[in-house]
Amino acid sequence: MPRGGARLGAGRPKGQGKYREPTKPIRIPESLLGEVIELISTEGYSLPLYSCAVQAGFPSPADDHIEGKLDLNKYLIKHPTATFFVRAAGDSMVNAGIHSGDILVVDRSIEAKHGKIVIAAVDGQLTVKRLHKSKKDTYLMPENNDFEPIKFEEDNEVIIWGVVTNVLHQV
Amino acid sequence: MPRGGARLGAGRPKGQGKYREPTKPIRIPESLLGEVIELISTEGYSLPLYSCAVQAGFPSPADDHIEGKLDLNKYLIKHPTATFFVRAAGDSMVNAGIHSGDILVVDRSIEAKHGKIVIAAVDGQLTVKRLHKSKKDTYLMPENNDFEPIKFEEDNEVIIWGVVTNVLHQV
DNA sequence: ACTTTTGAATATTGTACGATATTCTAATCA
DNA sequence: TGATTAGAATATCGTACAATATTCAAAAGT
Repeated sequence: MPRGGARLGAGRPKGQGKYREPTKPIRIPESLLGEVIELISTEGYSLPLYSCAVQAGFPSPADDHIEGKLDLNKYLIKHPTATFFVRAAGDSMVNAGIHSGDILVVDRSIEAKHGKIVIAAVDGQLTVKRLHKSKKDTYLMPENNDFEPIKFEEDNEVIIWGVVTNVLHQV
Repeated sequence: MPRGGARLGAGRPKGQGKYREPTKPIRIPESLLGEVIELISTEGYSLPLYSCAVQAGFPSPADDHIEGKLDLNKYLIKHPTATFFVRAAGDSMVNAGIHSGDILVVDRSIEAKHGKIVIAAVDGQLTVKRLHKSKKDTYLMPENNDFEPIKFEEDNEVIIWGVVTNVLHQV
């Protein structure tokens, strides 16, 4: 014996699925499957960015300071194929805000101009220094008085790997 | 007139596709489509991490310092749903390595214990300070002699938003 | 009149499948 | 004999579709 019948408004409502929104099937390389699944299960890594700036009116702690959403990878990595990280060691650059153990974001595609902080391999040893170019010479300058500048010479092999764009410091 | 015929080794070889590896179709929420497409087109954000540590033997600049692969989001964000960012303003924490304009990674799920650097809303104004708890009182301590500690009082409304885990500094 | 039952209606989801792309070799041609 | 070509073989890719999940309200029951 039939129950129900034709009627309006029946059926499963929209937005009741796992993600509360429509989905589209796309193909993912197997090596990235894990990363992608993690990304969608955390609903993306775009997290809110707040500002310390003074607000007019009567601020509520929840909403008034919001500056937008931020994805760390996009913010820190402008050239994914030319970027790598270096873990800093030593205190030669503390005055530039680089402490031992910090992770440095390094971009190979940025030109190593005078004044930039660079990662260089000096005789096979990695080091972080500020590049100082004068008309005559080029130096790798530490930013800590306890350390000595390194001069580019013929006999020491200096290779500049890239320019430091950001420092990630653990508090 | 037929040409070709049964034979071994015919057909398109494996690994000739867009991603040089097998793929699987999975469903992606539409709001994350862009992020996912960007992720797979850049082959992921896991970039190499090198170390400054001294190597034995004769190091080659390319390989010897490698420490592994690093995904910034995974490295910096332990609790995606409890994490947000704050752009620091002012110099009250320079001695803790926090400069004006730095992005702070803040985790709400970490307990704000004595000694931790926290984000607090003091009378509706966001501020970064080190939490100092004694038996009697609780203070928000700046890490710069030019600033004064803030005492937790009845009359000023202090809400601790979360604990700072990392500082992202632009050089 | 209220509760319960049942099938209709529709969104969602994983994956099977057709269409396409690519490469290889035997047959044909010069 | 070497170059060319047509078809065979197989991987790849987007998406259509079957199966599932979920909700709604008319009909039946109490």
